[in-house]
Amino acid sequence: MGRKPCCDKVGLKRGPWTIDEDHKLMSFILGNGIHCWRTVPKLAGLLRCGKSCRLRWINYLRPDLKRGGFTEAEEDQIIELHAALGNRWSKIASHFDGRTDNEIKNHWNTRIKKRLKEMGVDLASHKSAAKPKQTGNEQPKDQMDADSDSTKEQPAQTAIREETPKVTNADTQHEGSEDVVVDNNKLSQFEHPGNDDDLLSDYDIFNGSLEVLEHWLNEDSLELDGRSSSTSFSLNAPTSETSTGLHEAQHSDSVIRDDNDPAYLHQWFDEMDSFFGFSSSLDITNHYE
DNA sequence: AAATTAGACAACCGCACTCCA
DNA sequence: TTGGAGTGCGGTTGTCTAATT
Repeated sequence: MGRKPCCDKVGLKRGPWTIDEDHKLMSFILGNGIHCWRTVPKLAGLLRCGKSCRLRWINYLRPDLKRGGFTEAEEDQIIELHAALGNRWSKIASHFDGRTDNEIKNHWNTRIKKRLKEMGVDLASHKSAAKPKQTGNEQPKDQMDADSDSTKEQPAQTAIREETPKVTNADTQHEGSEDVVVDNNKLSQFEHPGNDDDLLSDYDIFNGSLEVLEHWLNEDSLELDGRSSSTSFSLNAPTSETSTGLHEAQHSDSVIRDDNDPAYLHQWFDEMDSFFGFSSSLDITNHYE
């Protein structure tokens, strides 16, 4: 007998989220926290399944998300992590601030993969193909054009590690069709990052952001200059060890971060601002057309 | 200007895993 | 120990937009 479906799909809405749905979900989570995703849509008044709500929150609404294109450094890090971890996107994402596994996976599939292929890098081994292609400077124009939207023009060598013998990790190999080869040396390095200083506290960031978010949820009109993070809002933290994205964030080793870090809050607020089009014109973006 | 194509990204699906009664 | 519930995760599909013809 099969598993019971996660939700009764009859009468549930699918497809792109509307701004109204986003508001409902955000308001609910801010007011109640997350205890059980299955109950969230019902309590929040959404005609979505819990899974869909979870995905929307994790991939799009979470205040600590970093929106925008990947930087050169991030791309390099993705390539390196992928060489070590394979298609374990959530593991890879855990090494980035404000990036989701979905985002990284999409970026890999649409940009990086293509770029590596163009550069003659074998995706299975992350090694350069037999005959070395042109260096970055000798890159044909059409290829350069193809890369022009990503800010980098870098030889594949940055991403390629030739030195260590690759060990095929059976655990990973079955994943996907790329027959990913895992370097176990790197695997341990990345699964147990040594330098905790590189990790930010997502939870701290989140708390800081929530204060601001609560502020604008409570105000009909936004007043950017008057925002302060002194309100005493706190998210009801999940009480069990069930790992929501939020809860997981608490586990990450972290540097002490100032909850009132104005730079971060400004940045996030601006992003939310432009995302929803609140501050200026209530001009809803094409996300919601 | 309209039609077609390609790229990017959001969202869904279904299996795997963990927790708990 | 077992089975159900809830959630995580990776692969895939759908949709939208920009570029091209």
